[in-house]
Amino acid sequence: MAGSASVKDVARRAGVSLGTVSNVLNRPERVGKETKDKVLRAIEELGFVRNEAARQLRAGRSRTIGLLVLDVGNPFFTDIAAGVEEMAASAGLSVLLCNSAERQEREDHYLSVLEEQRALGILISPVSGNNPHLGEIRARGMAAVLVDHRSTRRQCSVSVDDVVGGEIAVAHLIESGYERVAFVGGPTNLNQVADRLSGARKAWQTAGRDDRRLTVLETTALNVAGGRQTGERIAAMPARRRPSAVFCANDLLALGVLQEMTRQGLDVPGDIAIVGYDDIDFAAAAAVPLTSVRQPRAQLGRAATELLIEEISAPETHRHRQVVFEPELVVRASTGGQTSS
Amino acid sequence: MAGSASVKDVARRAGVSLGTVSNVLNRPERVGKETKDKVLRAIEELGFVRNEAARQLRAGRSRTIGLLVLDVGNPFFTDIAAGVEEMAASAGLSVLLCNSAERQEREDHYLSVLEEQRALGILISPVSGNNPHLGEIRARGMAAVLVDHRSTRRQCSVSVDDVVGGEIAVAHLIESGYERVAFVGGPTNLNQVADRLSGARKAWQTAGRDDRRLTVLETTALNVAGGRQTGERIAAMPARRRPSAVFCANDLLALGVLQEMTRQGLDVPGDIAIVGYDDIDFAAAAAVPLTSVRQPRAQLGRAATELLIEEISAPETHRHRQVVFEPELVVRASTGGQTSS
DNA sequence: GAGCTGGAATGAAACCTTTCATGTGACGCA
DNA sequence: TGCGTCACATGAAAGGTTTCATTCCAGCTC
Repeated sequence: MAGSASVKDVARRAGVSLGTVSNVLNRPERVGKETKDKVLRAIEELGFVRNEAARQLRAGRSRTIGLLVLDVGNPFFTDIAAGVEEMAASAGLSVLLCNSAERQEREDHYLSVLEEQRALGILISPVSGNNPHLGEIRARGMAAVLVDHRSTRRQCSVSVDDVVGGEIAVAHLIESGYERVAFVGGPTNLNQVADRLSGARKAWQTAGRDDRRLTVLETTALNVAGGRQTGERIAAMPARRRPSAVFCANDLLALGVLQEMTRQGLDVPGDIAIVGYDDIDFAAAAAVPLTSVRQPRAQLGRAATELLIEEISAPETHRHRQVVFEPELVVRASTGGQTSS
Repeated sequence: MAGSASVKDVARRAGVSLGTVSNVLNRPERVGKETKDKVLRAIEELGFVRNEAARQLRAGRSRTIGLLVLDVGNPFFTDIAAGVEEMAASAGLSVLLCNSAERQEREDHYLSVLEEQRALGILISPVSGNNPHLGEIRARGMAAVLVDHRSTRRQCSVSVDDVVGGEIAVAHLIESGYERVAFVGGPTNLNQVADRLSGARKAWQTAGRDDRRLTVLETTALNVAGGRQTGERIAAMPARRRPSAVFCANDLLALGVLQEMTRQGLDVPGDIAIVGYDDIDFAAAAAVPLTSVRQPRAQLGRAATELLIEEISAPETHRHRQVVFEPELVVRASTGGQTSS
């Protein structure tokens, strides 16, 4: 009723000691059957609910890890979150999902919250390459793994090789015979964007093409709206200078571009081909299914969680590792491929 | 360094008492400037971080509310979450985002976790209409507000009138001259699905049409895959019996149907018109922009949070309310409307 | 110089759980 | 009968923060 019964109340009601109640809760095998039943009945009657704060205080640490992502609205990250949850649950840990919304101040806020909560560790896809606040927290002994962002030796990270990703995307466009290609993405200070562009350049050069002929259309954000704006710019170009294919830094951008192309009466891939990145479910579900660079999202989440758990359980012997997955090109209709899921 | 400096350590280092350190932290105006500086310096040097568990234990409650949604992968819910976060942040509260993934066992698990954490209150879009576990928790004094699910008098809820939503969707199809209409949605035990269908029926009858002529195509889940399967069924129908328009219970279904239609070479809206529900961003971003029933998602989140905060801060005088928003039809190309955002 | 005032600092108590060294009693065996 | 063993049960201590009644002290007034 009161929502405030404590072990003490339970003990009194059951006519046993405090410690016995605790034993029933945590080591039931050490308690006699009769006593156990009495205690369980008392718990039931009083509506006793364990106070996690007191438990944690006593234990000195929580059973929680934090997952701090750039954008919960992006299916890419919710898919990662699914992998994290799965792995964490099997280790008996809870996940605290936090959204920095790509803002440094929010990232810092949540880092503080997680540290005050005595989270066991933190999985973070950082807003910027080098957050001093994160450095401090790690220096105080907090385990942390970077997600979707490659780190230096001094820290664990799990990422996908974005340079290779950019490379296979543009190589595919070149092989398919597209001559005028544009890269769509930004802001360019994001690692993901920079690497994918540099991979694109690499493929371009490998094909012996003039670097200056790879147009870059910069966006302000990696979302659908940014893609639509870019789509307008493309549509406004004179047809003979318009790229015949674009490679977008993520699927949200690609979907925005696709929408705008269709709206302007341009055919995809007839007038312009599109390659996205991430291969979120909406990419395959688009009316013109998107060719995209698939990242193993759930696996990314699982691997990161595994590393984190390793660092947590054996901080002494733990050696930081940088896991890098290989991306995979999925060809669909938006570059003239067969429709497939 | 140790990540384990306590107020006691800080007090010793600064040469003051425990209580003074606490005052610096919580009521700095009551502390002399000189003392305050000493304490702050000690905090800095030791890397002291407040232990939230101890704080909470002492306070008896946390500064956290739980948000338990059906599917974090659905943008509809992440948009609600954005509204909740905004409102909660302005009240100085943190939000714990939990994903039941439409599974009752996970919902129950998170409810227990939230109660043990002594969350201030819970916002929940429930898996089923009547969860006894939630009832128990509420009986013990936990504040709770249902989200996207209308409740009875005994509880607060924030929802959108799904009957009206279904009505305006189908009325629009009738007015636009579509004769053979199908409803796509399921499982039908979900409130949302049942209400939207009943609204659809209402509009159908109002137009004087035979109730039996409104086909119902049931799905097993409200996602893109379910939509695609339904799309296959539709495409397999003989053209003369095929509906000329479908009303889908949510946008994910609608996007799935749309994709399949295009893949099968059917024109939208020429061969078949589509209306979705929720108006998530991907609806407008689809290659054939979707006509959809817009729900005020962020506002839903804000309103629910407001109600919850009210219930938390004045549990005695609080009277449960059922807030119901009106949905709004957004006409786009998928039913022959002008393309718009 | 005694007494008073108010701002500033103090430290013990309380919050609730878990752990662990200790206590109790029953039972079997010599 | 006495002793050892075993299975349970006990209760005090610890963990870090906040609160609040108390104490302290410098400065002021009469």
